[in-house]
Amino acid sequence: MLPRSYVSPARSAAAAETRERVIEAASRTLREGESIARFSLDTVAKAAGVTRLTVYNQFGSRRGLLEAVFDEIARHGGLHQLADAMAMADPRAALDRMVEIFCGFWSRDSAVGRLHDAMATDPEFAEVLRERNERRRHGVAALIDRIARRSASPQARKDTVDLIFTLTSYPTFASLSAGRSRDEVCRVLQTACRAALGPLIGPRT
Amino acid sequence: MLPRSYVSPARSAAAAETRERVIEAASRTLREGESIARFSLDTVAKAAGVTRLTVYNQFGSRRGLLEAVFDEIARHGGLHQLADAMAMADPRAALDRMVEIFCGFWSRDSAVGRLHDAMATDPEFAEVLRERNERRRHGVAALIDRIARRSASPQARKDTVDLIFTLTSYPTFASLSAGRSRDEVCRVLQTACRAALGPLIGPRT
DNA sequence: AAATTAGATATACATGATGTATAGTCAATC
DNA sequence: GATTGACTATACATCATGTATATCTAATTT
Repeated sequence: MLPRSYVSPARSAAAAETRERVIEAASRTLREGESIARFSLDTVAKAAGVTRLTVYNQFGSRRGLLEAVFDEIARHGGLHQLADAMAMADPRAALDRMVEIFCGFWSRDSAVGRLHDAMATDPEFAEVLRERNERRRHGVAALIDRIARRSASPQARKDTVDLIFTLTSYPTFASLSAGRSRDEVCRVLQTACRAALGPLIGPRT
Repeated sequence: MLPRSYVSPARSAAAAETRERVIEAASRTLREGESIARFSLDTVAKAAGVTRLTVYNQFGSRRGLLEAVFDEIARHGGLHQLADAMAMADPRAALDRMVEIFCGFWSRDSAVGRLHDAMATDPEFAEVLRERNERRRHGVAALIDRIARRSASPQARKDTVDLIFTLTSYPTFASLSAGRSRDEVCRVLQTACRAALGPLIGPRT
């Protein structure tokens, strides 16, 4: 006999709410813990007031939870401002703005650092985060194409794109954050990115 | 009664040899495994033909073994060439050479990548590796002091030091290594480091 | 030659993590 | 009132680090 099934507004709303609660507890645990090693589903479940199995029901696995946390952070991380930045008339100003936006993103929620740590132990999760980052590379490439003079070789363009991609990555931000505020790091990186453009805009004018 | 104790040439030689064998097996396991997660003392012990407890006797802990592996890699990594580089008359040529030496170091043994991954899960091991890296920062600072014009502010010097320190780090090398040979990465980084000097050598000449 | 010692082994155990399986609870929906 | 979906309770399998204890063996010392 066919099982009768139904969608329940109240139930799915409640489920969505517990899901949110678990994600919130997970990112809080990531923020407060001093290492990704301490991040266990048991801790998260207790912090969220649910059972460990509920976490599995909602996210399938530890990795699923981490991905959900990253997506949540990305949703509120201010990356939507990139569209405006890319639309700026001056591509160099757009690059400055892009650096600024990513500095804001990397610093907004310290959980992103722990999520990058998780890349080390979970290759598949690392792949997911890498794909997310590729969007940034495409954005950089688009700007570089507008900035580079026409005679710039494809190789020089690619080198510059990859270099600026690396300069705007989380590890670079974290490395420069020792003893610097977010804005100071931003300044350093903007200067570095402008300097990195050198080979593309020809001999010094 | 006093326990009589002695040092045994044959014994300690044999112990040193097993120690070497375990380190070799460990770095091989790190190289071949696709993630630090797969790196277990059980695997290493079997690969070395000893018991897991022998590893504990020799290295005390997983972390101790990882530190020993890093030290072994550092010993054969060519970093001794840094002394010659630092002694070069032209500090900019010395910087180029320094970048070259570190590109060689990061690429010589792929186990170094896995060791950096281990930083994510083991804070104390991360601290050990950070201390090792601080020597590089001091080296960079010494060169920058020779390169910077006298009017360069302390802050500008510090920014440049930290930036070049980051550019010569393993994460940066790894990021640029996708689709590039060691020498190509080296070229890109040398160019980037020279460009990063810009603010220190005054307005464009 | 006999006793002792250092290094390695054998075996067992405690702890904590991920992930799976099964049965049960309770409120929302049909 | 029967059924269904989300969550719970409990148990289990597996694998990792790390500790404890007793044993074995070959190198030294007396």
